[in-house]
Amino acid sequence: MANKKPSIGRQKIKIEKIPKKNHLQVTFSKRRAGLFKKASELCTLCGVEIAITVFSPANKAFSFGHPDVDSVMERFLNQNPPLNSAANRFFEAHRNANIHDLNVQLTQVLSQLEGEKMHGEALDQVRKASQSQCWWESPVEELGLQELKQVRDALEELKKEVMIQRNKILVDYSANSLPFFTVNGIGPVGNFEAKPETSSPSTITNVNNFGCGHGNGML
Amino acid sequence: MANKKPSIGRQKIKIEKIPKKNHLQVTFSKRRAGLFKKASELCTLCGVEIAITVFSPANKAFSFGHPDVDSVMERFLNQNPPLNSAANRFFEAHRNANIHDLNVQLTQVLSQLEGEKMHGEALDQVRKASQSQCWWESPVEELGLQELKQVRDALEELKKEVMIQRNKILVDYSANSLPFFTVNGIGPVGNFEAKPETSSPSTITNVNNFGCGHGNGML
DNA sequence: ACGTCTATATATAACCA
DNA sequence: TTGGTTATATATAGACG
Repeated sequence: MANKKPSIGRQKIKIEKIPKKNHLQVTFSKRRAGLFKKASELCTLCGVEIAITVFSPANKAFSFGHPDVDSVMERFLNQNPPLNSAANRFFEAHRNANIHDLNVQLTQVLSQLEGEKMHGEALDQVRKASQSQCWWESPVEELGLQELKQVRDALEELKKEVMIQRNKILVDYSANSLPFFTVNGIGPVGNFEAKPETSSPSTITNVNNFGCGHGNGML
Repeated sequence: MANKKPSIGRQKIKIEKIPKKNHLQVTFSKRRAGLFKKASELCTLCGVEIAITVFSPANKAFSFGHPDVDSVMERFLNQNPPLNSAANRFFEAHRNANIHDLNVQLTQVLSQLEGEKMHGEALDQVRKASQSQCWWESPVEELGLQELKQVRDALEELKKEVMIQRNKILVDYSANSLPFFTVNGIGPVGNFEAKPETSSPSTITNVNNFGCGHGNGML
């Protein structure tokens, strides 16, 4: 009569890649949630900082972080330089440079040149170059002031970020000796995020476009 | 006789900061191990990439990553611009710029200006500025070509890194469709690391030096 | 600090709505 | 894809060496 088997319950599984795709997806979601919960508990119980990043089977990025992913990652990366990160090398190369002043100088140089050397033809070339999506593909002779101004603007941005970064580091150090955070005790601690990865062909296109379609760098 | 109670077994605990320090340390170690194990299983079961970073109560960094922490973090940071990361903003701002060509152009501009506008006084100022450790602190009028050349060199470096990065991403994509890893079935998948945090005064000194000793940026 | 033990709290595999 | 149920596999709190 009561031989109904409403559930066989949890079964032991071997830790190896799950073959069935939909099954895998379910397992991923549940275990990801479990992992983040564990991380959250670890944060609360021990008052530590943590960051987790996972790329789903569909290449979607999920992350958990306390206080937030970025700050923990930055902290980690700063003390653990990957040695082949553009950011770090650039950062290093510029630790002795005051970007803003360089920008000022560059602007001066440019305006001087603009007044002294800009005939009519150069201007046309600049305009033409600007219209092209891959204007930097044009011969060097056609490059102009616009591009240099882009560099200047970017440097200006970088300068600001450098200052923010510096201040952050200082704050970090002074905070290290203080109690970390006030946990409210109810609900999980930390931030969850999920960002779609543009895994459509467009990303590959973007990636390719980044280098302007050239197969290999000049390294 | 056998009324011995060898263990009270696992007790329910409230998820809130553990007050007793030594107890907290034990819990941290155990739960960290558990977390990394879960992460490892998730990797194997679902064939996904993952990175975890934890700063212990003693500010020691522990991490787990598959295939490795850095590659996963870079992948995450590239698609998830922190919005306040110097590297990413700069990266973004320049996705349309060919650094090398800009450098060439900058060099041309500089040499032109050098020939046309460089009187004797300017050169002296440049030399004086170069000798100063904090040359960028001097008035703008004293800044010169040296500094701009530093920028150019740094940009050249960045360019190289950009190419490396680009190639890496491409490799990543082509690898995505292949079986991720060959699990030997014995032992967890992934890399564990623990790095000491340089909390000595020398680091603080470095940090302070970064901004050339000035208390606050001009942001 | 780490390994072991035991009893119990949790996580979760399979199924279903 | 998400959420609930059930039976079981695991994780782990507390105590000890």
